Amino acid sequence: MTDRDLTQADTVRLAIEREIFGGQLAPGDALEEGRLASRFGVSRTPVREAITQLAQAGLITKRAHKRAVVAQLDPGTMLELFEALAELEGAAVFLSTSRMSEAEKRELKDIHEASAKNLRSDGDPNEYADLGFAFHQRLVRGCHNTALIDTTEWLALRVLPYRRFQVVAPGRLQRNQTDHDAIISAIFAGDAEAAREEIRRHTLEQGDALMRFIALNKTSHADFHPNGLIKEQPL
Amino acid sequence: MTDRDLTQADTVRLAIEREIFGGQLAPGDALEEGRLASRFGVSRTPVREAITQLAQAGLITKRAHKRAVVAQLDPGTMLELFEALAELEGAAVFLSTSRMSEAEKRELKDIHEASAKNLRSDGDPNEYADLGFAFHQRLVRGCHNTALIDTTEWLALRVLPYRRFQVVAPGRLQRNQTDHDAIISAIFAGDAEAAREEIRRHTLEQGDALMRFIALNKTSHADFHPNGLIKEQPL
DNA sequence: TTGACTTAAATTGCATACACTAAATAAATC
DNA sequence: GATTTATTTAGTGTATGCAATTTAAGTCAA
Repeated sequence: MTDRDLTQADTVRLAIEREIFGGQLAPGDALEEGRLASRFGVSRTPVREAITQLAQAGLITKRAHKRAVVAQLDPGTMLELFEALAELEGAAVFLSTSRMSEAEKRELKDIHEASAKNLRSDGDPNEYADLGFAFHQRLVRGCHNTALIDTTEWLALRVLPYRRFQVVAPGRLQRNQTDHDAIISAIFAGDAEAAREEIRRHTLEQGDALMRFIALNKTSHADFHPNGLIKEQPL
Repeated sequence: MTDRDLTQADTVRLAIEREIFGGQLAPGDALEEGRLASRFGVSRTPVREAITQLAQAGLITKRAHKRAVVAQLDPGTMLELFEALAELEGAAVFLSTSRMSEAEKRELKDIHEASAKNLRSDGDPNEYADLGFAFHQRLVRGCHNTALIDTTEWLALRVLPYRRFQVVAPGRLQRNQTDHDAIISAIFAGDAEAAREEIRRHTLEQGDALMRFIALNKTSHADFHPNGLIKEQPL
């Protein structure tokens, strides 16, 4: 779609995307075309185009004659999303097991070991989260099927705005690491079915934890917002 | 996104969609904003919006300052798409096996039997194709996970423009029916893993057949176009 | 004829203006 | 005072015009 030649609509879209992922725009926040236009120093036309694209991507919801709002996921939808994601990741990893090159497996293991090291030395939780993200990404990309990769990552994107509410309770971190361990083992053993099951359960549990946390700690979204990452909070 | 209140952009988008699925617009065809605008009796603005949405959905490709064209899939991409679709359908059916209600199973069986009847009596191939489509749809929707259903159907949509090149050679039809038979059996036996494998292989083969057919019968897309459904052509 | 180069036409990206919708506020009726 | 009906207002949807860019059509040399 974008081909080196960034149009203004693209620029605006990327900016809004960043603000959503970064938390400056939280789920439920309204996006008003006029304000965004003047904020970015462009007319409403490219802003509208950006919003249309983001709506199509599922990151914001839009109804005729009403303001667009950052997509807000109720617990039920969120659970469904994670279940679907678990299935997709499972499918991808099933293929990855037989398709990853030695170099890719090596890289995966490196990331995993960096995570372990971070965990042992009580390192930066943000770094651990990033490593976890990278782990999942390599795992999925190992299937070498662009359509499947894109679809999976597209789905993962939709829950990304909620990632900042991630619980990083010590117990969960260790559990996370153990899960990754099992996945790695299955892959290196060439057991595709086991690898699928491991990541399926893993992602499902991740979603479950996140959902329970959100459902527990809020009545409305305003409780989180504005800003301030919630971290190291026990479940 | 659209909420009973159809905006002009929506109308145009739906119209273009129909023309793509119907074959009036074939993969590779250029979409020119001005012409479409006057054709639909609106200004370029809603047409642009429609095109943006379709581009995001993957049905058309668009690069800055260049004309939008109906998405054209090379054999490699097409194969990947079908592989991904096979995995998604597999995942959905895996869940459907334990989640479909008795009524849903009954409906599935009804569709299957209608297909068999059509096949035995040498009925309308178009009707058979529609029944096949319905079969897959019910199968996927049985998982009761909106996110997974939407994702799967969204992927299926991308290969739909090529469905008109579907080979309906007698041999394949029978094979198709046998496959569906196996899927039904697995579901009624409650064997989720078997059901997954059956539909996985089934969809994969479908894609393979379609791809080989296209790769065989054409050098460029212009060979098909304009119009005229290709049917009953032996592979 | 073929190829590069130049120019003209077509087409996209964006800004602006206006129309229409829906919600918010004020006025009016009971 | 509560409820309904005007009226205002904020905000989206669409049309149109213009500048930038691409596509095509010519033009000319090899």
